[in-house]
Amino acid sequence: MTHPQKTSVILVDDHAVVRAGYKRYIELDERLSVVGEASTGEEAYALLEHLSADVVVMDLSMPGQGGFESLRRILNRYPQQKVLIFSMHENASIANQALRLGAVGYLTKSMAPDQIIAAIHDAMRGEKPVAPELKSALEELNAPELPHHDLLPREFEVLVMLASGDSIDSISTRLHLSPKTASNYQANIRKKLGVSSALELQRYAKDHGLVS
Amino acid sequence: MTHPQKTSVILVDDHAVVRAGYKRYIELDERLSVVGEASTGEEAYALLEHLSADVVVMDLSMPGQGGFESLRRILNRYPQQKVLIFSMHENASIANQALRLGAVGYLTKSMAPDQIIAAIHDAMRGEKPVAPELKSALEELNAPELPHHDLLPREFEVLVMLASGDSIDSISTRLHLSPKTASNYQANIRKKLGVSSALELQRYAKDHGLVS
DNA sequence: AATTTATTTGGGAAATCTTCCCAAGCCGCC
DNA sequence: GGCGGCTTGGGAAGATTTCCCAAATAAATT
Repeated sequence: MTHPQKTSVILVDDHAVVRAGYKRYIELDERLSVVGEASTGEEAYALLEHLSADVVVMDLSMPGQGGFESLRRILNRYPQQKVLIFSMHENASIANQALRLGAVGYLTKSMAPDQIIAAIHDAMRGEKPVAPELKSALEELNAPELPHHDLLPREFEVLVMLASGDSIDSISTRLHLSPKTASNYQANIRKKLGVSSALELQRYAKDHGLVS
Repeated sequence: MTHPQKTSVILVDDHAVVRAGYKRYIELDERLSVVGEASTGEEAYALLEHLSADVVVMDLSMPGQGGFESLRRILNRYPQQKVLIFSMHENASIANQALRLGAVGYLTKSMAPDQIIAAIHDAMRGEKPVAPELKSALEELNAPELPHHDLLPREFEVLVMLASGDSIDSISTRLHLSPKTASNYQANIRKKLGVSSALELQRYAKDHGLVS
């Protein structure tokens, strides 16, 4: 223990082969040490009860109801935990959701290995590392002048349901509205967003991270 | 060269970290040797001009217009090349497309490492290894009694356009049909497939690999 | 407290789209 | 020639969407 304190890392990824590759890279850095591995979000959650680590590096796309849910649960239980998402999706809206949920950073698998190492150190320093390819898209995504920012609250709610594939009827039922009203919302939403079909509306919602 | 001939492998994956992991696993097997690596489909294609290998193990999701196009081009130029797809998508319709294009097998990144090694040997033996999780879904996908198999040719054509987000009007224009006819096709398609909205129809098409 | 202002809710009426039924034209096949 | 399947679209009924508008409610401001 004459070394300065190492940064401890837990790796979460459902592909054993992939984990092995990461681990090797990470441990090439003397200041880092992988203290645990998990292959699902649930496993990672359980692991954290017995083992603490400075940083959890986690893939998002995993079996068993996904990385988002796991991220949510982990941060709910351990609000201080630094979680770095390390996903293959170079998709700003996915990154946006993860960061809103409280991830300290969002990296992509196409980043160079040494950038990833650097990002772990950045996170320890209190920064919020984000994959450079996504930076500008992320800013754009949070820009206040996007069309859907002037939807009324209720319109927004209906939008999300529409984009998830719900029909006007099921929406009106679930929201205790007349089909007429739901339909009116749809028309207003479409006009505000400038789309003209259900598919375009879904695309809009997906592109802007409103639905997965 | 007193050894029996080794099986040579080229690895194609856009993530350097991931490639490193695979390479290590593969070379744990004495009978295998990784003779080349590429990070994009284009690179792999170029590499094959200078270097031949028994098996190309390739990820599908790569930058620069994707794995499918690369697979197509490689097989067009080298029809005998054994290409094993090694994708993270446990999606039968993607696997189906790849196999139709001529890949000798479809593996997923969630398979155990030794299954992957085994699959490479299987491929050398002339078999067509497929990820076990996908086997049944693949059979289902090619079953002749799927709803969309009794669409008329024209209906099928319209289905694909609808599922890609085209409107009735743009379809009728592009196909030189009356909007009435296009609309009639839509009604027939929906009835035959048992869906009732544009989004359900798109989902059907995606699930069955009719559109990406 | 009184008055705006924004939001939620839905009706009426017209326009548009969808559905269902049906028929004519076309092509290939026995 | 006749039969069967495919393509094409009309007619009419029904459903949905759009557009306009208004009442009820909640929130914000003075």
